[in-house]
This record gives sequence, structure tokens and C-alpha cells, in this order.
Amino acid sequence: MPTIKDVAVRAGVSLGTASRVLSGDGNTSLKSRTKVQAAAAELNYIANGPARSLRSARTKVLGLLVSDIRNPFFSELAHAAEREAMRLGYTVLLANANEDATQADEYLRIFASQRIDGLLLAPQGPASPQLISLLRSGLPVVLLNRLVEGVDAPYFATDNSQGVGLVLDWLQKRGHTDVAFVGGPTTISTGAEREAAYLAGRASHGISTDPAFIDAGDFLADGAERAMTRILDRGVRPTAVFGANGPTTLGAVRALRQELGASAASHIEVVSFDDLEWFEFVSPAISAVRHDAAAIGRLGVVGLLELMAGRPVASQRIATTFIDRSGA
Amino acid sequence: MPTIKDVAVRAGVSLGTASRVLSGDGNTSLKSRTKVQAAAAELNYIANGPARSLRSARTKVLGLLVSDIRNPFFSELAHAAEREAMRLGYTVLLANANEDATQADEYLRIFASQRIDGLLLAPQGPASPQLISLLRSGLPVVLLNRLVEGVDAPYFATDNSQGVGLVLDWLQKRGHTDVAFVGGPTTISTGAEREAAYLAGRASHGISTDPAFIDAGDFLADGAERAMTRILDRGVRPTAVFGANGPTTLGAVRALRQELGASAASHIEVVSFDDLEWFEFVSPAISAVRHDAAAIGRLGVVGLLELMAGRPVASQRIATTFIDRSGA
DNA sequence: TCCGAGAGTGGAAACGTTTCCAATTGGGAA
DNA sequence: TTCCCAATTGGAAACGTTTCCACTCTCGGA
Repeated sequence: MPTIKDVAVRAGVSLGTASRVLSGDGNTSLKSRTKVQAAAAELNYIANGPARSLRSARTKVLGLLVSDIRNPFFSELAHAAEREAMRLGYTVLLANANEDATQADEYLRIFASQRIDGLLLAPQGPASPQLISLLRSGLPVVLLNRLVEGVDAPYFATDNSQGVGLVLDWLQKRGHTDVAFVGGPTTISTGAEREAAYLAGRASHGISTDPAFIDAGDFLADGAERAMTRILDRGVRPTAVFGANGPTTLGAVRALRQELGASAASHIEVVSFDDLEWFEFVSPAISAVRHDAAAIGRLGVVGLLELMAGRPVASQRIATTFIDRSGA
Repeated sequence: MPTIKDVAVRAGVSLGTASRVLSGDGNTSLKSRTKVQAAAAELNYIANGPARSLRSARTKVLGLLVSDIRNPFFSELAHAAEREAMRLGYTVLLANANEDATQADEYLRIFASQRIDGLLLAPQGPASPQLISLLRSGLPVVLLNRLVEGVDAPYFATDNSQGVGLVLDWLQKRGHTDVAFVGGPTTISTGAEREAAYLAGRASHGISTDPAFIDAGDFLADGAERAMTRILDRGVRPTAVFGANGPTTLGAVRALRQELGASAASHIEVVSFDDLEWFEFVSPAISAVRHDAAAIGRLGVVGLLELMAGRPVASQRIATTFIDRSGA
């Protein structure tokens, strides 16, 4: 592998000048620039990232820790963040915590060792000691979609109460009062916010809620399937089901069909927080709150770079839209 | 941030000894080990990855280039590879080529700059110059799921012809001869292999194939939707549809419902190469070839490490299973 | 008792950059 | 022409590790 020294020799300039040309800062003459760039191209020179990082104390790498990469919401978000970062000259190191705090901590340690320049975080719940110490070390952090108590970082998150409001309106319009709610862990902000908004919204519509209709999983399909099964086992028969995220809705639908059979299940309307591509194929079609994962990813990257540049960053709630498929 | 020098001073040993303890190779006495580890823990020392990489010329990072992270097959594969790599002490840098050769090349360049130790590659099609030069530089590479002509690297891939054989058997059992085939790009090995196996299989079953029933997209949902629409626009009316990968089947189903309406579409049986979690919810349920993305990811990592260790690695075809949902 | 092998150690070089500093150059104003 | 300032340059230090080398010590065997 050619080094910058080889490039400098071939271009007939000093090592310092070659570096200034190739890293693109510092003053260089047009003549040096052409010579150095030609030499670099001829040698097929590719800068040694680790050496560059060691000396400059910047890696041009951002860490992105998501809780479940197999959740389409997060794979969309990750994809968008990665594109935006690349556009701005950064690389994204993606880590998947698998909705598990221990794995999250392992990755935070790796991030620290890799000396990432900034962190995009969609956390599991309360802040771990590992996270706290990372924050204390001054690493710029932006929270995506999920907030975490005691961590004072800018966030870019879906407006959960607005989204749940849309669901409540729709439920009312469709005349549903006996609604099963399958939530997520209340230790995760999205789980807590969506459940609170749902209950508060019903109360403000003047509808009381039988606790038998409420249960929660772990935001993964299997956990939600068990939660929905528990609700049905209590003997209650909802006319509609509300799943608090994509995998949760998947699990709930599975449980409905498993416990009641496909034909009885088809008499229950399902509504979901998170829109999945197959909702239109189910009978009856599943309506959903759609939030923009890609936008959150992009905003997060831009915000993080602002933060790294030392500029103040305002947190933002992103409004959702409702996809009403009940007519189909 | 504390450096290894701080650790050495605090432990009362030389820098060299501290390094030998912390990097875990070279001979060290029990006494030094305890002192150094204690000092490291007290200081909350985290090794500087870039410095380590620069000196040792190893980064402990593997690159994984997939073609579409939003395809559940690849997100599952990526997730499994990442877990396996972490278990073995490696980090995975994930890149998403978005089924686009230009983006793939951008990432290969970044990988080269980051000086990854090895590459897991699920390529787009023919080898790009960028890839060729990477291979020529001696970087260990393993191919995942997709092969590429002229690249002589070990591969771990689904047994496409075996899988397609299962589909053909099922089609015959169900009595389908007028089958629409929605394929992928023949520049991608999986696209070419699945189409070839399908046509050859029909021929060997003694069934001739009207080309009007055959079309191909780009292995993404939108492209497949257009391909399916083209088939229908030719006026042919298949009794079954075979989608050559997950997103392709999604697009095909969309087109069927769009062009024919949900009720007419429900008289067409769909079968897919790649099983998706929602296939059981559609009416009629979609049968599918299931291949083990997680296994491919894990085998790939293990194989790559073998290769990096200089040991010979045998390519492997992974058998598929068929999920028959036509009874449901 | 002596010798040799090997375990363990300290010191220093090296990895490939960026960046600081001082020196040189070039060009315009007086 | 002369002078001064800014632009540009070369040289060298520094980043935090690993690894080489040479040295010392310890222990077992002759």
C-alpha cells in the first residue's frame, strides 16, 4: 500500500504539502495541488484511516445504536442516516442492541474504543453506567425516537401523543370502545408515551378503560403475541386491537388468528402505530400511524454534526400521518 | 482519556509490559497482570483503537456490504453476522449498496480507507474495478449468497436450484402450469440461477413455457410491481405467480391486487423464494422457500476468519426448506 | 557448582498521518 | 528599486499503540 510519503516523493513536494493537499485544508498552490493529486491517482493512494484518526483525534465515524435492526422502522432509519452521513463525509458504524441493555453496553464500549466522533442513540430504557460515562467524557450524542431520563441530549422523535390522537379519532369514528391495547415496555419512552396518551385520550373522550383490555410485550413480535394471548385468555372480546409498534402488531395479529381462527379474527379491526408494507394485504386491511423513519435518521445526523460543531441544537417532535385502510 | 502510559505508570511497570498485558499476548507474570489490570480498571482505560490499528496493521473490523438492508433477508443476515463477529472479537462495519453499483464502490473505498481486515460481500453483479483492485491488494473476501464471475473467493450461498426444485414440485402438485415468473436481474447470480433453474426444471418436467409469463424486476418491490404489471398487460392470466425473492413477491402481490382487484387476485396462488413473516396472513396464504439468512451470516464470518488465518476454506451451498401454506 | 534455556522486563523504534513552526517565496505598494 | 506582508513550503514533532531487541533473572539439569 502506498503511503503519503510515496505520493510526496512522486509529486516532488514535501510530506507536509502532500498532506495539506490531500486532506484539503491549509493553503496550497494550484501547482502543488495538481502534482500531488496526479501522483495520488497514479499510485492509487488511499489514505490510512487509523493513522489519520490517531493524529487528528477525529475519526469521521459516527456510531448508530438501534434497538432492533430487524424492525423495518429501524432499518429504514439506519439506511437514511447512513446515506445522509456519507453525503456529509462521515461513515456510520451500526450496532444492534437487540432490545437488550447488555448488548447495548458492549457496543458502547466498542464505540468508545473506536473513538467515534458522535453517537446516534435509540436507547433501550434507563441510562446504563456505560452510557453515563460515555456522556461524561463529552461525546456528542443525539437521541433518536426514544428519550431517556437523565440524559440531557437533543432528540428527534415521533410525536407520539399526536399519533395516538389520530388512532383515537379513528377508533371513535369506527365506533370501537372495546379496544385491546398491546403496548411495549414502559421503561422505553415510546412505550410509556403511547400507553399514557392512549389512556389519557380515552379518558378525555369520556370512555372508561377496563384494565383487562390492556397488556404489554417487549416491542418484539413474540412478546406481543404472548401479551395478546393473555388478553384473550381473560375472556374479553375486543372489537378492535391497537398495536403500539410494528412488531407488536405483527405478534398481535398472529395471536388473534391463532386463538380465534382466521375467520373470527377477520371480524376484529386492527390499527397499528408504525405502518408496515403488508397491512394492505390483510383482511380487513390494517390502518396505521405512519411516522417518517428516514426523516428522523437524516435529522439526527444533521443535528449531531451541528452539535459536534459546537452549535446549539433544538430538539424536534415529528408529526405523524394516519393511513386509513378501513374503507378498503 | 487515559492512555496506556498512564496505566503503566500507575501500575509501576514499563509501557511495554502494560501493552503485553492489555493486548493479551507475550509473556507476562501474574504479578504484572494483576497490577496492570487493576490500574486499567481504576482509570477506566479504553484502548485507542486507531493507534492500535496503526501500529499493528490490524483493525479487528470486518466489512459487510449488503445490497439492500431493508430486505429482511439481509437484515437478518447482517444481524447474525454481527453477533458472530462480536463473539469472535471483531466489529462489523455495515454498508448498504442499495442494489446500486456506484454506492457499492463508494463503500469499498471507505472500507479500504478504514483498513478492514476482511470483507463479507453480497455483491450487485459483475465485479467493479474498485472491487478488483481490492481483491488484488490481498484483502480476504468471502461471498455471501451471491456469486460473482471472475472473483475466486469462497462463498456461502443458498442452494438455488434445490430451492427452485421444491417450488416446481409444489406447483406441479397444485396443478399449476400457467405460472407467471417474476425474476430479478440476471446480472445477479441469484437472479440468473433462479430463473435458469425454473426454466430448466419446467423443461425437464416436460412443460413448455410461454415467454409472456416471464419477466424480471430489480429485486426491489417497485421494480417487481412493474414487471408483474407488464405480464398482466400482455393479456395472459396465470393461475399462480412465483416471485424470485422477498421484495419481488411483495411487488408482485401489489400488482395483482392493483390490476385485478383483491377478489380476483385471491384466486391466484403465490409462491415465493424467501419467506416473509406476513405470508400466512394473506388469503390465500403464500407458500415459500425458506433459506437461512442467519446461518449464511454466521458461516460467512467463521469462513472469513479462517481465510484470514491462512487456512483453506471450502465453499458451501445451503439447502432450503419449503413452507407449504396452501392447506391453510 | 555451574550452565543454559526460557520467562519476563524495560527501552526504543516504528506505524502513517496531521500540524506546528520557522523559513522562503512572490507580488504589490511606496 | 526596495520593503513588507501574505501565501506557501519544508522539516520535525507528536498522536498511542505494538513489537523488536537486549538484558536480567530464575530454575532445572548436568
